[in-house]
Amino acid sequence: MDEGRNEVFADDEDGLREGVARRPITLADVAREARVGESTVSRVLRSHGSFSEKTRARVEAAVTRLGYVPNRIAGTLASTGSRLIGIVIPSLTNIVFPDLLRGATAALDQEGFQSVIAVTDYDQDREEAVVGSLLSWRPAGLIVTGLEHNPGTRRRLLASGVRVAELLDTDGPGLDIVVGYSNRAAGEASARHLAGRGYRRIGYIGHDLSKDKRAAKRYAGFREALGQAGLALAGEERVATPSSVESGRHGLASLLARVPDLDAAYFSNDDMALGGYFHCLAGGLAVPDRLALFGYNGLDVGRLMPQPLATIRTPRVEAGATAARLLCAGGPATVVDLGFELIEGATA
Amino acid sequence: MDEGRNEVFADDEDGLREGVARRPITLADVAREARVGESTVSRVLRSHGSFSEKTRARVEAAVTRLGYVPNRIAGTLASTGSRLIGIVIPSLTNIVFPDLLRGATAALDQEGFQSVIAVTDYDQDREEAVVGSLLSWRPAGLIVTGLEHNPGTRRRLLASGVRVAELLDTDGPGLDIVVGYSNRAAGEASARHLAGRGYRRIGYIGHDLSKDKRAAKRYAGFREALGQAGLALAGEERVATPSSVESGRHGLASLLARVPDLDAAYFSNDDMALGGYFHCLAGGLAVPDRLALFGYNGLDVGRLMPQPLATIRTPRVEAGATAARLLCAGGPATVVDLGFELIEGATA
DNA sequence: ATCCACATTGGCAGCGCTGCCAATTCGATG
DNA sequence: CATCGAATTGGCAGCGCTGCCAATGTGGAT
Repeated sequence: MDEGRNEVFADDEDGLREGVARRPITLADVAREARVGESTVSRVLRSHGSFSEKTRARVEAAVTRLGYVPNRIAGTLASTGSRLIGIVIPSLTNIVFPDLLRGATAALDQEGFQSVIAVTDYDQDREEAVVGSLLSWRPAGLIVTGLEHNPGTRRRLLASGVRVAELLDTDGPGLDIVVGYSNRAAGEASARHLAGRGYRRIGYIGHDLSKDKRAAKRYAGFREALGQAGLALAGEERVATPSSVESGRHGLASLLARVPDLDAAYFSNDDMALGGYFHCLAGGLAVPDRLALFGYNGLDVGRLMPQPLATIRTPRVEAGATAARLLCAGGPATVVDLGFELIEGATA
Repeated sequence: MDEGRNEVFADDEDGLREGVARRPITLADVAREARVGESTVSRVLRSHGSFSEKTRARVEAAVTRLGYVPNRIAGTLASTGSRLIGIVIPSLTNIVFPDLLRGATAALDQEGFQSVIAVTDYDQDREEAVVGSLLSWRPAGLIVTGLEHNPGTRRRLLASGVRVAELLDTDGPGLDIVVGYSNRAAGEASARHLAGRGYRRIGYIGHDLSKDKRAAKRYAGFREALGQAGLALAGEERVATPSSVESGRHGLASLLARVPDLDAAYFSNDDMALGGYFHCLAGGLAVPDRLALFGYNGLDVGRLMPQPLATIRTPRVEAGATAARLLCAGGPATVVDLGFELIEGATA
């Protein structure tokens, strides 16, 4: 099948045999075809600088005739900045990060930027490696997740001189642009809500907090606010697996086995909480009378459960979009707190 | 805060005033620092060609001392191929495509490739535009979703001479590499399963099939196999919104309002089916006795419902990984059918 | 007719790296 | 100690484009 493949090539001027030595079409070919200078073609294609209407038409016709595709690699090298933005996320398993990507790519697309993505699996050493790798593409900016990075990553980011946006967390100092909300405050709000509703035997079901720093901040905020309400965690379960519906379901099951008289469960996110809800449904535990459930993220699925999930809605798509726009705009370093919204739901 | 930013620069040789005119560090700086030629540095950094151990150490020391980050833009322009793979997906809302991305980025990462992504929103004209945009980065390969593309997209893909992998569908002719499974056969298998279980009043709840060609193929296969079993759809509901838990829940509700005696519902995917399940739970409809549910995709969440969802598990992550590996390997055009697996579950 | 300001255009030197090729060095051998 | 092939190294011409600058054209005012 390889001979079925096909390239648009220019005839080679050094042309040996017809149809043999050929090469990809370049801007110079277009210039020749349109009978104008190379810089004129460049100006027309980028709508930059001045040129007559007649020239534009000639160039565009030549481009179409030859099927020319500009080479942005060359363009980037020749000019100062690239139109690439690197995006570093910890995971693609949790819908939260695709949401962030969605916001970012939509905004970048509008500005004519392309996104290069890299996944760290919540590993700071991998983060350092992928940041290095992304920087070698000389991106116009970098979007990373969270404020915690190892020293190597920080050094590389600062040394690169590239604009950086840190997303989904405002609890701590940022390097440049920060767009997010306070995870700590979200944890506190959740605890106050549960305490305010009269729950007293509250448990926590979470995943590995040593890697997911934002979940750890919510947990810390949650505990602190519980304390301020005169309460303490009645029990907690940390699953070793990544957060998921499955780990939420199993996590709640084993926590209840150890601490049967729990009256509320706070999950590290909605996926976990959904798993907990399924456990309750399967085991005939009345929600919220026997056990209240509280999640985090405000996923659509929570809204559509027979009893809408009590949770906190986070502006993930907006954060991605805002960060992308700020990076493109090139303003000063800032912190944008987008806040979050507590959704009362019916499970707590 | 802009003055807080920091770049690693070399002293400018044309140096006017100390600390003023500076420029980013290049390979030439490293060569000078290590007292070797530029090509030697290049060879060491790429572990390509031969050089002595002593030289390697000198170069690496110089790299560290200067904090040099190679410029892949320049490297790509100078060499033949880039280490970029473009990935075109229709959506980031449905977890299916992040799954695909996950498989692809993991495999690409291993091979030292970077992914550039673009989202089409299921719009063929946008697909054409983003393909053009991705091609301008001269990627080593392109991963696109599905086999259906408008003529402009096909022309661009073929003309570019870039390797292309089309994913998640094998029902039709491909351009180059095809990795997926038969959506049509998946629809047929679902219908045969439901018919075999004795369901007779089967309804369909789906989203916009004019844009989602793969869902349309499943639908067609489903109807055909129903016909072969002597059955016909007892009713169907097409929601205008994208597939989601919400549209599944509402879609089932309105279908049941019109066709109350349905005994089974086939959904265009698991998200929709989960919504349908929530509708049944909320309305007290016994599953599967009063109404059976069948989904598509085999998401984790379906496995963890109180009654595991009957569905078809599709190898999305594997498809992404396989396509990535084939693109990097550079073999001949092929079709890889990864198949799918029917999960009986407990809802049908 | 002359001159000037401004719009339009082309030429060409890089951007930072790689690939080719020639030069040099190193060892081992006779 | 001379000789030769292999290992190691450096020089430099591009890769395709953009940015700068000079050259040319244009129209109106003088």
